[in-house]
Amino acid sequence: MPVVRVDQLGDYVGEEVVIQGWLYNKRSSGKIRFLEVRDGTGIVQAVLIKNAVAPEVFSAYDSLTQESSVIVQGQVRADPRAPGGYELGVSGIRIVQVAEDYPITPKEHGIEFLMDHRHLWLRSRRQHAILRIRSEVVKAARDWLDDHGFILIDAPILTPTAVEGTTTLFETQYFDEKAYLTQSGQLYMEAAAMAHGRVYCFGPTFRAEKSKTRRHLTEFWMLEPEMAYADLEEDMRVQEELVSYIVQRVLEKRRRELEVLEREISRLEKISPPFPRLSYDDAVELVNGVIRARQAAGEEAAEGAPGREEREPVAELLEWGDDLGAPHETIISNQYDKPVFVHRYPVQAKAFYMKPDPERPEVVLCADLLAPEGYGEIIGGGQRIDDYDLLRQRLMEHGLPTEAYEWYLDLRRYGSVPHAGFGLGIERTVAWICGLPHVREAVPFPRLLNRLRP
RNA sequence: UCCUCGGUAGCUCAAUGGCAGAGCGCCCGGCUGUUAACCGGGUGGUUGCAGGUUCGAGUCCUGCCCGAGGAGCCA
Repeated sequence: MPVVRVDQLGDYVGEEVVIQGWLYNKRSSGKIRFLEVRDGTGIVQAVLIKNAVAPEVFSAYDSLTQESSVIVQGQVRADPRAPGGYELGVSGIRIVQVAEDYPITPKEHGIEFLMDHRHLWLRSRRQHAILRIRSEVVKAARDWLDDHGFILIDAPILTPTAVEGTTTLFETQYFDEKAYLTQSGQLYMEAAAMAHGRVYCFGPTFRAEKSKTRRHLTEFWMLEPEMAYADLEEDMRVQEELVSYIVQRVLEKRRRELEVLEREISRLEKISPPFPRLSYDDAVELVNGVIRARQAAGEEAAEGAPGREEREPVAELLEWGDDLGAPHETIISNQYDKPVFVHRYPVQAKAFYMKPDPERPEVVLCADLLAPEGYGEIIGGGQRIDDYDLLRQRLMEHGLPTEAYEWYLDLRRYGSVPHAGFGLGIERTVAWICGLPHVREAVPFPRLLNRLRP
């Protein structure tokens, strides 16, 4: 008798099969009883009819509790009344283990409770769908890069210094000296790109920032490609091709999961190259225009309608040189139905390694990619400084210890070339594609301010 | 670190300063096509912690703890 996975039941209509799984839920109407059995690939309804099964099989229903592990044998049949279209006419049940009172009942729960039970929450329909999409996002990204001449190079996680020197790092003891959990593999990828041309790393990164928003984790996964002999234009072209491919692959392979999440699929279908490009200068003008218009409208509306809706966060007017805040990014991304590049930020708003635009030294050749629907920055990237003297000067301007960066400066001593790269945040990308309210659901076991367990 | 909101049964929530309640879960019973099934009965409380005001505090005041949303910073 074949052991079959729920997602393949359609191939076994009329046959007697075995499903190995867990009881998701059960319902009864007296002499007919229903078991919802999940096996990791899907959920199937198993039907017990009193006059059609052995008494001990029929009564097994009574001892089965939610999430008990169970092996069910029965005949597969198509039935429009069954969720998923197929059901199992049960002939035998083997209870593997009777679960104790399962904490997550088929009702609503608060986020703290669910996060405390994350190890069990993973079994629920929504969380199951999200992590399958995450798996596809990672696989699609790696497939695209592998097919376009990129080599996977793993970056270290324990590092002696900050990469960017700005954000707070997690400190740890490394024998006799202090070490830090990496915040980016980029510097190492620059070294690897000089060896292999096009490379990428994929792994966890750590930020000890006390950020408490729907877009932040203290441990998150980042995909960081780096390309020798590439400029900002090439960098953006690769980004839009890669992101579009990821979205299209999810639409192709994980449509069912998107439906479980009730994601608006038409919004994702629009994601294809090219993405709009907005200079920082134009972005500031656009944002300030929207804010001024809103202020004007707000003053009028305030008189008659005290309870007017505020969907977008409150944003302050920008002055040239300010970095874009989250509310500004939301204003920008809401103007487009595709991700949008904002490029050429002021030098002072960006990291030390960003290459100045030769035509306008007050801006750097960088670009952030903002996801639609207010999901914020999913990519940050740009062209790196390839001139030795300028890089050394920038390190000093930023107060960074040049000794620690000698190896990085070596890359500009020995065969320096124009090069560019970017970092793609996996959780933000998954949250956007899935339409999640918070990135904490886009990773199996989130690490947040105030959450280290489970 | 700052701003806003919250903490009552295992869970989600209700309760003018005046007898702490409902739904779900769980237990018992009923139902031959259920879809978070439904119906009847039962079970379930240190109202986050410590003080204070009051005849009387879940409710008002002070401090603390915890959580959520947002800001800054970033992917």
